[in-house]
Amino acid sequence: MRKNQIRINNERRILAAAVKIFAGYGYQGATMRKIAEEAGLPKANLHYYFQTKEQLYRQVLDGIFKDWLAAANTFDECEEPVEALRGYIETKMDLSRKRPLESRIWAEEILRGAPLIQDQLEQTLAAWLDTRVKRITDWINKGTIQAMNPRILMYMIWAVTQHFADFESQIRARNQQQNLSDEQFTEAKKQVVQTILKGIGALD
Amino acid sequence: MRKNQIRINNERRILAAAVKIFAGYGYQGATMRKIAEEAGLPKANLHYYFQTKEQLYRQVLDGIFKDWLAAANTFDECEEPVEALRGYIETKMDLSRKRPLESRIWAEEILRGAPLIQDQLEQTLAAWLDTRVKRITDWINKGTIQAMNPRILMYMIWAVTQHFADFESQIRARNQQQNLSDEQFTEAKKQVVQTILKGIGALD
DNA sequence: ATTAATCTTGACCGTTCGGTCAGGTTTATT
DNA sequence: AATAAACCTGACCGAACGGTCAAGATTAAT
Repeated sequence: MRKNQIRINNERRILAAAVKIFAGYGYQGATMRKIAEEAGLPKANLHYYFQTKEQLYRQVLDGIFKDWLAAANTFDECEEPVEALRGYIETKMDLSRKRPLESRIWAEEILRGAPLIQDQLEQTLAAWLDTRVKRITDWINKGTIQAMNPRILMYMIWAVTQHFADFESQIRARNQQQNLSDEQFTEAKKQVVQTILKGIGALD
Repeated sequence: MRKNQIRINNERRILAAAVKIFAGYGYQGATMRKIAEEAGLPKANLHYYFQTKEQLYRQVLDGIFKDWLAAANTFDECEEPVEALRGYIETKMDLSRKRPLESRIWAEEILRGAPLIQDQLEQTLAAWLDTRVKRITDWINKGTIQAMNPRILMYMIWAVTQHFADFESQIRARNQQQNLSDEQFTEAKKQVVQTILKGIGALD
C-alpha cells in the first residue's frame, strides 16, 4: 500500500507551501488560494490531497510537534543538570533558528490556546513535562541546583528559547539587517545558557 | 472641542468589545460582526465611530502600547540593577496578569512582525531599547553585573515576562483549573527575578 | 490493448467578509 | 420652537472565502 510517487511529491510540495503561507499570515489569514499559488497548483488540486484547510493545517502542525518534542532528547540522555539543560536549550534554539517558519506557526498555535491540538498537548505534553519536572526535582533534592518550582523553570526556558527565534527574525525583517551571524547566534546561546544555569545555582 | 458623552461611552464600549474579540480570535479571525455583537451594537454603528477594522485595531494597539512602555518606568527610577530589573520584571508580569487579553493581542502583533505598527516600533521601541542598553552597559562597566550582551538580556526578560502570562492563561483554560493564586503568582515572580538577577551576577 | 485507478482542473456554489448609505431618531444650540 | 449637528441602523454591495463537482487526462494493473 505504498504511496505513489506523484502523491508523495505533491503532498510535499503543498505542505511546504502551506508552511510558508501559514507562517506568513496565520491560520485565519492564510487562504487556500495563496497556498495553491505558492505551490504552483490549482486550488482544487489541494483539496484532492487535503480535504479541508484545517486538515492541511493539522498535518503541518504534526510535523512541527514531532520535531519539537524530539529536541528534548538531550534532556533525557544527560544525567547532570548542566549538560542536560545546556543541551536542551541549545537544541531548541538551533531548531528555532533552522526552521523559523515552523517556529512561528508553533508559537502562534500555542498563543491561541492550541485550539486544534488540545488533545495531543494535554496528553503528550503533560506527560513530557511531568517527567522533566521529576528529573529537576531530583536535582533539587540532591542539592545539585537550588530549590525552586521546576515548572516555572521549564516555562522560562520555553519562553526564552521559543521566542528568541521569533524576536530575531522579526528584528531582522524590520531593520533589513542580515540574520544574526553564526558567531552572534553562538554568543546568544552561550549567554542564555549561562544566565539560566547560573540563575538556578548550577554554575559557580 | 470636547467630545460628547455619547461618543465617549460608545467608543469605550466598542474598544472593550474589540479587545475581547481580537484577543480571542486574532486580527484576521476577528470580525466586525462579532465585535458588534459583543458590544451590543449594530455593526453599522461601529463603522460610524471607527471607519475601518484596521483603524479600530490600531486604537486597541495604541492603548496597549502606551501601558507596556509605561511599565518600564521603574527601570528608569532606580539606579541599581537589582532594584531596576526587579521592578521592571515584576511590573511587566503584573501587567500581563492584570490584562491578559491585551497581553495576548500584543504578543500576537509582535509575533506577526508588527505589520501595522512598524513605524512606532522602529522609532519608539528602538530608542527605548537603546537607553536601557546603555544603562545596562554602565552597570557592566562598573562591575555591578557581569559582562554580557545587554540586548540579549533584554530579549530574555521580554520573552519570559511577556509569555509567562500567555502560558498561564492557556494552561488555565486547558486544565479548567483556577488561575494561579496570588501566592503562586508571587512565587513565580520571585523565581523569575531571582533566576535572572542571579544569572547575570547581580546577586550573591 | 483494455480496463481500472488515480490525478487534474475550470467553473461554480453558498456563505461570510468589510464596508456603504439613505433616511430616520435623538441630542445640542440658538 | 426651530434649526443644526450628531447619532443610529436595516438593507444592501462587491469581493473573497472554503469547498464541490463533473469531465477529461494520465498512470498503473491486467
